[in-house]
Amino acid sequence: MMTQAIRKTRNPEQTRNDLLSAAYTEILESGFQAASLERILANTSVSKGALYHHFGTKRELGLAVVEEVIAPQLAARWFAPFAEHDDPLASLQRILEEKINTADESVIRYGCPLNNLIQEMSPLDEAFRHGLQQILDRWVEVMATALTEGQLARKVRADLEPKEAALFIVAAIEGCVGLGKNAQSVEAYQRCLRQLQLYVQSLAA
Amino acid sequence: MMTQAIRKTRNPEQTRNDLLSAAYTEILESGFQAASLERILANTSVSKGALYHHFGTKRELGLAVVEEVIAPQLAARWFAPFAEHDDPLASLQRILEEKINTADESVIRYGCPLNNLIQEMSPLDEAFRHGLQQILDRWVEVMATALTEGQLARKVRADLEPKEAALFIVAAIEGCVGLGKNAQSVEAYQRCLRQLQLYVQSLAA
DNA sequence: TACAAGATACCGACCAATCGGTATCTTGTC
DNA sequence: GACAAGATACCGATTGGTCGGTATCTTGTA
Repeated sequence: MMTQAIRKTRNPEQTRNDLLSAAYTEILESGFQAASLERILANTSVSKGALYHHFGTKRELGLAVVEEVIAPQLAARWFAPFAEHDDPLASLQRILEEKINTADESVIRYGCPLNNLIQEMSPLDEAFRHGLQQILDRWVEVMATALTEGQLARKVRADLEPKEAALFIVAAIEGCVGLGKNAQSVEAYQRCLRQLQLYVQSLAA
Repeated sequence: MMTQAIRKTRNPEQTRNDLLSAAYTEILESGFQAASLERILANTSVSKGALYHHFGTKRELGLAVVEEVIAPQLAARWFAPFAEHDDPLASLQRILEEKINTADESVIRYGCPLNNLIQEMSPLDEAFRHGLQQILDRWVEVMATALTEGQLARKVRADLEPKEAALFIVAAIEGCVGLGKNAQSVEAYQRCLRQLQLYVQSLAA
């Protein structure tokens, strides 16, 4: 009956990516439950019909954001750098140093997307919890493996239990981001990470 | 026109407390934004009129929960134990040991109410952020003071910077709770806190 | 001491707005 | 022509909040 707002050329892949990207932002800013599909659509000029063509429910969209946006992002920023050298503590120090120096405004304002969703969704939705846990597991595993190799190279204290220490380091990182976020203070974030650096230093052989 | 459902004796103080208590539970389970006033009322058999007599808005109710429920609860569980002895590290070890041994089901399931609200609300509402920050500030201050006194008593390493270390310890605690919550695993929570204990141990003079 | 007047506490029907989701249609592409 | 992709009108449910009224408690005054 009426002329439709037109997307002259179709590009389903791009449409899907646009939705994922806008949903990621909306979820980061508002949380998942308070994330509004209407706002996501308004920010993408994608229609509701298109959204529900690509994703069956809001929940599916959220899970896709976890697996296809958040997971790769964290992997690139935190996991990948470990693969480079045989000295995991040096790698970790370098990563932390970089986080301290380039303390992102977005990190201070909105915190870590992974941690945000953990606190909000893990008690409410098992699928979310599982998706998030997979990311955590990989993170801990990458770090533990690196620590073990560091022990073989005599660069990490032999009495250290890699898996336990890795778990703690991940916890500490998320804690630092959380405190910096509530203080809305780059400095608090940096000070907190500096203490983590001192801890990491103490793990050297 | 119709006879009202009766509260035989008036008790405004109790009504207010009932509301705070039910709101605390609802917020812990669902987060603030997703917390439903209807559900809170259903759990208290308090009327909507009564609610809006005591609290101007949902937001005010939430802020009251932060200041009047969460703050005292954390103070009792984490701050108070420090006042007892002159050896802050021993106090902290004892507190952590107790947390490990009595790992509450509620903590594993719903996490730390302070941390939950930080992640959800601090970017969205300045008043929330401020209320939560006051709790964090007090927590860090109590711990830093204890560490300083521990240094005077030669029980804590002299080169330690109390405020920095206290900030980090609080971050680590919240991180441990967060990881345990997503893993839905008492063990993960305990393992994480054990590593924190090792760190605390390393601060001894 | 009695009692009127006013303040406080509480009730529950109702409201507009927003929510996620559906149904039906058109349009682009192979 | 078949079917995927996209558009839009619409739905019931739920949301936080309002409002006119009522019940009870406190207080000033004679």
